[in-house]
Amino acid sequence: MSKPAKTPKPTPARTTFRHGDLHRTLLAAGIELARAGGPTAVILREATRRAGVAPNAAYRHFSSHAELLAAVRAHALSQLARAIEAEIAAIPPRRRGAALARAHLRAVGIGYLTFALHQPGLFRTAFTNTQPVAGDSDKAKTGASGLNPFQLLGHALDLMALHRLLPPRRRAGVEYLAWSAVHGLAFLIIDGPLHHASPAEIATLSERLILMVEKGLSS
Amino acid sequence: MSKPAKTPKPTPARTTFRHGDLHRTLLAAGIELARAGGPTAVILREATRRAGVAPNAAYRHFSSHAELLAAVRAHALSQLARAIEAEIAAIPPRRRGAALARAHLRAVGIGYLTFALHQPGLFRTAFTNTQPVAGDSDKAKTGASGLNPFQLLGHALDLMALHRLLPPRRRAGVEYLAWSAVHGLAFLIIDGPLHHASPAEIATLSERLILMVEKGLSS
DNA sequence: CTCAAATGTGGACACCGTTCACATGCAGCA
DNA sequence: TGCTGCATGTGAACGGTGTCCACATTTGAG
Repeated sequence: MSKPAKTPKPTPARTTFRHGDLHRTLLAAGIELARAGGPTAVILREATRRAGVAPNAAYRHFSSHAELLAAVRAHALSQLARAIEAEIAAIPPRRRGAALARAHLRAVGIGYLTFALHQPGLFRTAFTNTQPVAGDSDKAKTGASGLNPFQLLGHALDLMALHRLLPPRRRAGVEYLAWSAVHGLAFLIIDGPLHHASPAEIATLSERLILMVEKGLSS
Repeated sequence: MSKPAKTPKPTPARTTFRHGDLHRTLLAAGIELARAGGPTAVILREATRRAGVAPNAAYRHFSSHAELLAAVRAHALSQLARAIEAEIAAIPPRRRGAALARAHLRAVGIGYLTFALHQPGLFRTAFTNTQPVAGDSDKAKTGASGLNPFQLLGHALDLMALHRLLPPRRRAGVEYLAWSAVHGLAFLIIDGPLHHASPAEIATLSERLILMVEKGLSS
């Protein structure tokens, strides 16, 4: 009702020839597609359709379908980072020292798994096979803190090493071990045998997994 | 040179109207495509092309592209099971008791990771999002032992519990924790930041990961 | 030998990503 | 103010994909 219903098409259709902000609109449509159906559901033509524009118009803003998907993926990674940050922010403020370090690591894992559970489409899109994330400083992939999910994990592990909860000698490469465990469980929950597990079962397994990592790293 | 070159087409082209064993031929072509390019490379039309047959012929043997892909996936899982079995078979025969149990668990993990590293296309195809594998007794997905990869892991964990290397009280659900860790690392190696890591680095991380799981589970 | 079922073919459809030539509106400069 | 160049959107088309339909051929059972 906000715009004059000049044409009764699905998208009200702009009255101007120019769209105004097609780049953002296409990205938003792509994100919505990814949210609903994962990376393979990000269809360029469907995005243009939702934007009320001809298919080719997309090529003025993204050089290819892959580039649109990459932009959607960056957004998904950013959302994941924010989910982790939210969990970190929820740590009881009285925690200090080693207890804080452990709570931090747990928050990263729980935030990661929670996001995977509640936004499976975006999560799968975030890890659709493309370029590495680790040393990537692309701002579009970070949360409010300016860190991407991998860097948030690294920070949590730094805290662990600082409080001798993991041997500083073996600090190197540990993010890969911790990430493996958490990412693997996320996969099992989304696409694997845990797909039909209850939220309670998933929560229990998540906690057990994080304890396994904690204990397994403290050698 | 083996067949009379009646038509100089890429595939020598059969002389009979009937193909003989198109089902197997299409499956083999699909497997080859998956090996080379992962699940998205399994193109139905390309498989028929390689079989020297019209696209529609495939529909006499597979009801859809998804069904062909599922058959390829089953084969990939079977190959994975065999890779694990090979690693188990290579355990020094003098190992007994707890040492055998630990070697068994390690063999499952190493077999899994080795397969992922050497057959990334098939590995990704094996875990392209579809139905669960855990309680699946489909023979096409098993190795020579008749067990699928998940069941092989379960067996290794049974041995661990038997020798008190993991508390029998907490045996339930432990396959998910162990699998998470190993599968997650496989992902990082294939599609993630470890994609360009050297074989030596990967081997080191693999061993460290398995030690983490072993220690983390022994609580 | 007949005939129905199994198997492969040809043609078509809708959908996808992508490209080319063209139309249009805006912005900056005269 | 008016003109002009450029960015932006359009239309038609191409090759590729999965899939369906009607048809042709071969095979095997009675």
